[in-house]
Amino acid sequence: MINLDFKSDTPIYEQIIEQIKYHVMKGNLEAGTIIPSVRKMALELSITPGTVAKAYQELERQGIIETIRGKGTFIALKIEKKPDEEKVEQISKEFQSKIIELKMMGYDEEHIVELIRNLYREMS
Amino acid sequence: MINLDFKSDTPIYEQIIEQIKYHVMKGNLEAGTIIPSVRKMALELSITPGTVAKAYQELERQGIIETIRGKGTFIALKIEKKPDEEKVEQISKEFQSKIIELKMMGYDEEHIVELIRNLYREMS
Amino acid sequence: MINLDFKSDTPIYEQIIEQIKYHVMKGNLEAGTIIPSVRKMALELSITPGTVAKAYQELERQGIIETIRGKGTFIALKIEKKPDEEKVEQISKEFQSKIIELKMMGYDEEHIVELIRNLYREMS
Amino acid sequence: MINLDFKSDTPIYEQIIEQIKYHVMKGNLEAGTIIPSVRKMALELSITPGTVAKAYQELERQGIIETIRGKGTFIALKIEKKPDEEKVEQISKEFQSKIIELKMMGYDEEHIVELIRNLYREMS
DNA sequence: GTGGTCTAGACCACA
DNA sequence: GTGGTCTAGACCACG
Repeated sequence: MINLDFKSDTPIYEQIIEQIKYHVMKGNLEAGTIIPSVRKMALELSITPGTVAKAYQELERQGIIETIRGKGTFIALKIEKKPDEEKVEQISKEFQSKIIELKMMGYDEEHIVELIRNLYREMS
Repeated sequence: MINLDFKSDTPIYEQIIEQIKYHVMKGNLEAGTIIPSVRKMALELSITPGTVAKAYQELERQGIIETIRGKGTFIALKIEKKPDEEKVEQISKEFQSKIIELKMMGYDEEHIVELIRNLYREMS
Repeated sequence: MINLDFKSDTPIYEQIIEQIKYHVMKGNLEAGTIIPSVRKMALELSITPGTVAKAYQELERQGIIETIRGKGTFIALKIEKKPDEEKVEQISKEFQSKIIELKMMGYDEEHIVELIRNLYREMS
Repeated sequence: MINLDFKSDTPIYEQIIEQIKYHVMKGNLEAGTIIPSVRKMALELSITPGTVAKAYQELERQGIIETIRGKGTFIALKIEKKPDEEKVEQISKEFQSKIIELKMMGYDEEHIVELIRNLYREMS
């Protein structure tokens, strides 16, 4: 369910966060679903528990999951969709540098938009 | 001409690379133009020359600039636009995770496309 | 395993690159093998870690090694053999000037070919 | 008669040395021929006289040219062909690292020998 | 003056 | 523990 790329330069714990978010968004993980414990997940992924814990902590902070003591960790019942301007600002900056790269490789506006649309639809 | 964000988590030398690429692309820096020496740039930005050198070396490796021994560093005469599938693949992955973030904040396809278009046009 | 010539005019970090490539090619270093950490290697060679890091980074850029965050550095699983005309062109130029030197010392075609053959076989 | 590549990583003065040697070897420059003064050569090549002087000095040290005060600089009458083991040793090392590069790109012994033969014959 | 290399040491994020 | 980044300062070859 989760695929890690150890060679990638995005940290393992971020990859976990992204992929859980992805599954939540696609509906693979519905509200209330229990997710594996830190230890189980660590075993499955052959990584150290600390890394999983870090991912879960961040997911909880973002309100994506909820931990109930003695019961386990669950997908949050109501996940708020709040704009968060700061984050959009930051994402924009990151988009910008990627767009520069694409432009330097000859991509024009429509090529890029098409790429984005395809990516968006892949995950719907 | 170059603005550094020391609080950012993208390294200084990468910020330099991005911004020089940006200026080259916008036409602010034409082919053959000399760019400030490693030391001058370091002074201007209040950073150490080594950091500027690292940025310049990477830019040279990418064919954006050319250095002439004892003379200085110049914008390359012909900058190749080559597709480079691997890089597009990698950028796509990074786009994907950003799109997930935006979707979770309630952005739909058209919102995101609009954001991209604005970013693209800003740098034309 | 690695021998540095501090008197040589080829930089330390290039010597490291060359010798690791050499060992990979001879099969002394198989795919997946871990290589000494930046710090250990630096200690062994009595040089500063930064120099080793520079060598490792360049090797990674060339796809010879792969680094896994917090784990260490490994010989890449699949090392592509791609022709790269530009590089061959550059090597040819360098060969050319060396051949001139040898010719001026009286070496004829067969002498040089023999020298090359011996060098090639030494590293098989 | 002399073509400089300012972007190359081999120094200008070495390029001059190599090319003069090349012309001597091919017979374009016969023994006793006068070659341009330091200043003239510097003007022709649009470089600073110091660089030409350095090249001439080294060529004189190697016995390729001779300077006669008040007359000019000439191709030496008798150019000794002496083996010079040290130099061969050094060239071998440089060959070796180039051969490693070629091998890593898939070149086998015969490919390399063929490349060498072609280069040799080009300059005969 | 230029860039290239190296040192010695620091801080950081990641696993 | 790992590698990545940055600093401050040195020396060098080149032009």
